[in-house]
Amino acid sequence: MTTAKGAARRAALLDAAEATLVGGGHTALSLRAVADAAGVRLGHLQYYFPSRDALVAELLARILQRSLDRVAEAVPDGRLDELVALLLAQQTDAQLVRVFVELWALAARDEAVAVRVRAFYRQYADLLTDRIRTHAPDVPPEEHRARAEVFIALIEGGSLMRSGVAGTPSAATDALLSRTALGILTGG
Amino acid sequence: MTTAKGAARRAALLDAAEATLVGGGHTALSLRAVADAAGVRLGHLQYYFPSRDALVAELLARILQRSLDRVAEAVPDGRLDELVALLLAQQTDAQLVRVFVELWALAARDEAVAVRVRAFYRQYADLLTDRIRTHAPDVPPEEHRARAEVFIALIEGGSLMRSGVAGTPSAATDALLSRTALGILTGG
DNA sequence: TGTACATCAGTGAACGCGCGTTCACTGATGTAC
DNA sequence: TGTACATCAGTGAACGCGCGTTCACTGATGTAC
Repeated sequence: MTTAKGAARRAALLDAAEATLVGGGHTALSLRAVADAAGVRLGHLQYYFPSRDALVAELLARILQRSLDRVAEAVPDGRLDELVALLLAQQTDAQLVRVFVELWALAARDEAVAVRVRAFYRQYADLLTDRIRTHAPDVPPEEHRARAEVFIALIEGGSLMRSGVAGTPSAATDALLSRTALGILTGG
Repeated sequence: MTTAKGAARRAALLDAAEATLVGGGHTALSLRAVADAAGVRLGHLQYYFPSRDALVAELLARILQRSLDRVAEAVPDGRLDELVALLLAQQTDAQLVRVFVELWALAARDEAVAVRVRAFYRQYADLLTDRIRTHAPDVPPEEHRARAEVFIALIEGGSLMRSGVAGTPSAATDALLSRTALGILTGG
């Protein structure tokens, strides 16, 4: 399980699982579909992930960690308007938006998933809160956090409107979205 | 099919379907579960809805129409801050939030559902656009629409953060969310 | 260097279950004459 | 008012299918001596 080959197989199986999730939603995430996508037999997938729950849990952890890394990469550097532009640019990946919509749906009904999803957003807000505090140290601490959470709400809601799930992209809306997001960060 | 009894049965079956969707998500929305919830036999459910798709389509239409009615009721009256308060208050119904998260997930993978969901948000934005135009007739028309769409993004993202799906409620965040939403409407 | 053995990697078949769909059927209700 | 018949409302059993899980199995790789 800890050999290099084992670790690589494990990662490849998770890649296949993620591709399946993105392609067909979480109802399509069957063990047979994942095994097919990975080019292994069902029984062998079970060798690495003894149950579907084990596979989903590990997939969830990997997706959230990667997303957090991506946010952590964008947040500390540069000016705030560049931060907004970076976060919004990341959202143009329709597949990533799909993954998150699936995660929200899973979290809405599975409390174990919800705990992990909320932990992700808490860390996301932590990163933003620090950044906001640096920019405006003179406002009360709960205001820093409130700005971070409202910012995230706007960005995540924006992903729905911009991705084709709940709306279609529009330049005027994108521009106002950017300005509003920046305004939330700076308290404007 | 058009008798009073038939229409009442139909509505009762859709009630059962919606309760099942809210309770267990769209994976739990099986015809057997709906029939059980409604207290009828599987075969009889099929008498009213010849396929699962037919049931889901009608359920979707009913949910979106009802939500639109609710928005239409809140939008035209009173001051803009009352409008914001009303829309945010509607979101405290955790079950309603769940239904919408399920709809987003369905829309993310089923284009037929996505078309209906986008149509709902377009009408939602139409109502808001009119209201914004009345309040600020002197700004360009595409700005009206952009404000409506960014407002919806904030409100829908806020529902995720406030409902336990992606965050937990906080008074400071709620207050800033209200202020920001109002600012988007008024162009503040 | 060679052998024995444990562990790792991977296969294949079978299981019970819930699913959507089909269909023949019965009883209740309305309608035409 | 009574009868015949069509339609509406509702039942029950069976179908094939994909699902997660179990398990006995084989071959490859590492390790101890």
